[in-house]
Amino acid sequence: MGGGADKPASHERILAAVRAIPRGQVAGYGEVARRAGLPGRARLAARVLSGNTDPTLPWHRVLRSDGRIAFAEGSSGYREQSQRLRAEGVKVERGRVRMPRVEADLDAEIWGRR
DNA sequence: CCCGTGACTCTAC
DNA sequence: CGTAGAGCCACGG
Repeated sequence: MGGGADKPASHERILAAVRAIPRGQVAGYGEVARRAGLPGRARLAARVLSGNTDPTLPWHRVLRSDGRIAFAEGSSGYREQSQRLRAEGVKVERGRVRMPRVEADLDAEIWGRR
């Protein structure tokens, strides 16, 4: 058996990771890929989203690592994403969203933030 | 097989 | 906080 085609599986995992993002929250491409079990495949995540056809997929919750929208400012995708995010209560300023770094979260976990 | 392109990321300045 | 350069992965020509 050998199957071969493991690419579709990766795509599915990426999509699952995106669907797993709670409403009102956001995640980076790299973060999504990592959650999908595909570390270092941030670009793959972006490619999957670019080719996604599922209208129920919360693709708008996926941003760059910096919290910046991946689309070019002024483009339709950029506007749609920012609008969708705002509709969920996410604050989008200057095409960017407050992206809490995992590192900071770990710091809080270790040092005990309050 | 080489090259260009892209909804990316990290480091350095 | 901003830009610039190099790295990386997947794909089509």
